[in-house]
Amino acid sequence: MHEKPTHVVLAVVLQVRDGRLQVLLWQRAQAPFVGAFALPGGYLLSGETLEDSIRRHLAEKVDVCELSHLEQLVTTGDPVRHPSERQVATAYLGLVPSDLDPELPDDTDWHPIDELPETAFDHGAIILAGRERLRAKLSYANIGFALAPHSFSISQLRDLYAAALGHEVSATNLQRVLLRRELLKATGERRASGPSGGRPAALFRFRSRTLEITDQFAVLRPPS
Amino acid sequence: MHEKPTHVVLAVVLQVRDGRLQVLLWQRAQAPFVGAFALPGGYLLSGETLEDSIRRHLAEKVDVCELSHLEQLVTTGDPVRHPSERQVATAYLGLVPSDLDPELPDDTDWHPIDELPETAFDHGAIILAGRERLRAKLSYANIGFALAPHSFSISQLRDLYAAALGHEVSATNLQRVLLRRELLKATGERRASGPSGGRPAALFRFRSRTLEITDQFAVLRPPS
DNA sequence: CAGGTTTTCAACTAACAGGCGATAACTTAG
DNA sequence: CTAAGTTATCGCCTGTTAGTTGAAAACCTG
Repeated sequence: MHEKPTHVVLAVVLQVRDGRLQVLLWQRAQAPFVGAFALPGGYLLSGETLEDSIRRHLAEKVDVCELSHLEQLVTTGDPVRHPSERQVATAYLGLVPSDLDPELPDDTDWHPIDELPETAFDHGAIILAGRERLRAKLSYANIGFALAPHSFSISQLRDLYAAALGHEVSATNLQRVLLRRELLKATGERRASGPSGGRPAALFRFRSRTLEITDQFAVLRPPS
Repeated sequence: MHEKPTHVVLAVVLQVRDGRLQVLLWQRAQAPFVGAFALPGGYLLSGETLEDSIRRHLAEKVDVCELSHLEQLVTTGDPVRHPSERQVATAYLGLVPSDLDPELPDDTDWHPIDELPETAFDHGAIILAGRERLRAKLSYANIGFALAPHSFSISQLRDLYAAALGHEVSATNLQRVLLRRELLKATGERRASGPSGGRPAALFRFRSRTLEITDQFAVLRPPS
């Protein structure tokens, strides 16, 4: 006969802060994994869908309205992932625009994703899966909108991409390619120039702020 | 207090048969959904991972060695997806090369994905999600290897892509693009020409038969 | 061997990526 | 007010890639 595992939902919430990609973690105070850092989440309740559940749990940590994107990431059910009970976990990937600074509870904070502290359960692997998903989608979808403020200059956007991808990005090419693909739209406004001077940057926004696949293998497109 | 849902694993097994993309379904003989068609799968047992579990269940339907690819697709936990019990389901996407013809149990058979019979639970939506995942990955990954025989002619491959994508594909471009990306390799052999004559086709194979992301947004590649 | 069928390739056009340098538009210091 | 510094933007050039077309190659059958 089959067993009934407990089911938990988790979220890898990512934001570019201070020029680095960071993930939201809270520090455990109870066994197992006392002192280790864990992803926000919790038990699935009766009557709620998986997405409802992760939104409810996240609401205890951050304002859910600040999430610009939320998608299912991976489900892990390895019998040894939890030391005492059989547990299946469904992880989501959440993204927060870089201009927001949510209020956080005392036990919760942002951590640069390339300097993770000790993590609980299999959360370390889940975080890395989230980063890989984000990097891949930056390449073939318009998911940049979820990292960026509503309106931004090209160099701001270049810095966001560089932080998420982990390497330098050319602003010239980024602008040309995103404009040609019609993902970006000039707002007509200009940003006030910074303290160190320089030409004021034109401001852009993403034409759509919902996920769209943009980079399709031309050979495989339907004939026009 | 949280409940403990039962957990089932499912598989959307796809194959191009007779020039059409088809999915493996079995016909239910018991309530609920008597007579409706369902995805293969079953309960998660203690001590097994999700992937172990779906492989075990699939083994009752097809020879698991014939699966060229298996990846996690989606987890659904909508409280109304099952009429009597609270159930969370993790679906996998499995692919079978088009030259295999697995032995099937009596209640199990292939169904063209664009002429689905009445399906049980939320399996219809899961099947469509599987098709979308396949179509997307044909565009940015080398997943064609999982649909194709070990060795094949370009026009065979074109027909496979056309069936999976649902529209015509140019053989000339397909060959050039896949060769330039070094996904394909000529074997040097040639196929015997068919009954209606014609030039014998050169045979190719995929250089790698494990999943690789191939179509990366050039701006976002690490600088060389 | 003529005519039909299928595959393959060469050539051409158009679009795209990437790099570089010039110019524009602001700042602050003197 | 002007010069020097800073940042953003644009135009041009080069090499690469996608897509189309048409011709040639390599087989079959009658």
